Amino acid sequence: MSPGVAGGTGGAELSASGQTYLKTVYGLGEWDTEAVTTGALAAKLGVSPASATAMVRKLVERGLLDHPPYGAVSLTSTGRARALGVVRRHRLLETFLVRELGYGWDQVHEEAARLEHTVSDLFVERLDRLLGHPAADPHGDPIPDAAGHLRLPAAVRLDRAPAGPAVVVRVSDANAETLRACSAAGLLPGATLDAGAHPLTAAQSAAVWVEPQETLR
Amino acid sequence: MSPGVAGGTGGAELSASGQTYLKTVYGLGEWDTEAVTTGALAAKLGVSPASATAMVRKLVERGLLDHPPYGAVSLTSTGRARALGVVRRHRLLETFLVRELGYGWDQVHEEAARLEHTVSDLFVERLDRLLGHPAADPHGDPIPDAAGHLRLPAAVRLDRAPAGPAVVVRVSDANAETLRACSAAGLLPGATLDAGAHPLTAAQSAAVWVEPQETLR
DNA sequence: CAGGAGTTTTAGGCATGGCTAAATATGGCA
DNA sequence: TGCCATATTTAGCCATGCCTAAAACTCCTG
Ligand SMILES: [Mn+2]
Ligand SMILES: [Mn+2]
Ligand SMILES: [Mn+2]
Ligand SMILES: [Mn+2]
Repeated sequence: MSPGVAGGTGGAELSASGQTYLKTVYGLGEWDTEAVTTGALAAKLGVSPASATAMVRKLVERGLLDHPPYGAVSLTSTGRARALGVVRRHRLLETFLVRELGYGWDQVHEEAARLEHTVSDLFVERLDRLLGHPAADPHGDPIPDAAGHLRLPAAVRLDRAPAGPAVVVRVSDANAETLRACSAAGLLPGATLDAGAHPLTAAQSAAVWVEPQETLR
Repeated sequence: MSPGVAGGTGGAELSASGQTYLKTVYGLGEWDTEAVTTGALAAKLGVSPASATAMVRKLVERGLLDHPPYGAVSLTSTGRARALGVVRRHRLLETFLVRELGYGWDQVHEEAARLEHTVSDLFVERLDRLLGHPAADPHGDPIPDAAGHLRLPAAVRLDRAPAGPAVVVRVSDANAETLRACSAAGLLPGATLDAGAHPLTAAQSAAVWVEPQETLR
């Protein structure tokens, strides 16, 4: 019996685990800029450092990652394309779950993380059409188009933002508790923060990305 | 990293393969009544007889199947409940793919067979609501309710049906080619066959189940 | 009612993707 | 500049779910 993984676009079959590693390498560098090490991957994925090293080696052999020994992991251009395909699936699925199935934005991440490896290309393109080609997911993360293009808003983390008015651009969906705190505080993408005041903890405010607004003069 | 399988209702986790075996044991006995042997399972699933024997043994140990040595495989009551849960997921997913995503009825089976192991209980119940609690999938197969109840229409295979008018009740979705031949011939569930005439091959007509109509006198 | 064809189970492997424990490399600090 | 804490890789295992080949069983046929 074949494993329950849909092929995705281009290249040879890639396991669900392989897809998750690529997506995670991309995700760790999307908003923040810190070196992606095998240790960081292991921590994010909840596997041992040894397991991350082993999988990274396989993905290097397949030409999807670069990895100087003891150095930082990075995507090759084909690896980046594959990663963006997984990201596209993930974010379209999250959008579907919220808009069509009535999920809360704090309920979608895990479901999408499973489905992203299972739906076919046809499914994804039909979903995209049904949803009207959305530009961002419920958390404000941009959805790559079918060709893998996306533009990332210039934004700063709320805990490092200058005082003054700002617009919420994105909230990380990594922690459901944080998402609930944000919606309770009205901090949804598009919301305006008047003076930078909010009731979030320091850790929670590190999950919120805002675009500071020039003050009118 | 955990395997991409959603738990489903009740009992300990069951792998996607395990779920497929249970579903297949159920399916082989749903419309036809032939003994389900490890060999029949192997043939249906495209695995070796040895593999089927091994998996059946595991499912017997978990209390989901009965299997006298060299005898027929059958579902225990808890095995049947688990199987019906998988069948419910499969058929609701097929209905969704046709009704909401515009798939053809010959395109849905494989996609649903992957997704049925990945969607959560919440997803399934939301889908059921979205679709208005459908009673049958696009092929006429009944959809068990959340409690695992379903009623099977009394029907006979078209190649064994008496001459005379009949209503198409169900077409097996096992073969996409057959489904295309049936829709080309207008043999969709609910269609009326006037005198039993149709352009199907013998093998194809064995996939169609009809309810003979009493003639008016 | 014995033989044998066909079916089923057992035995022994393999690939994948995890794990722990041990070895090795790095890089900051004394 | 050398040492050591920390990070990373290597080595050796394990579980799952497949495989092929061989052994064992069933049951039809002559
Ligand atoms: Mn997400
Ligand atoms: Mn998201
Ligand atoms: Mn089907
Ligand atoms: Mn069906």
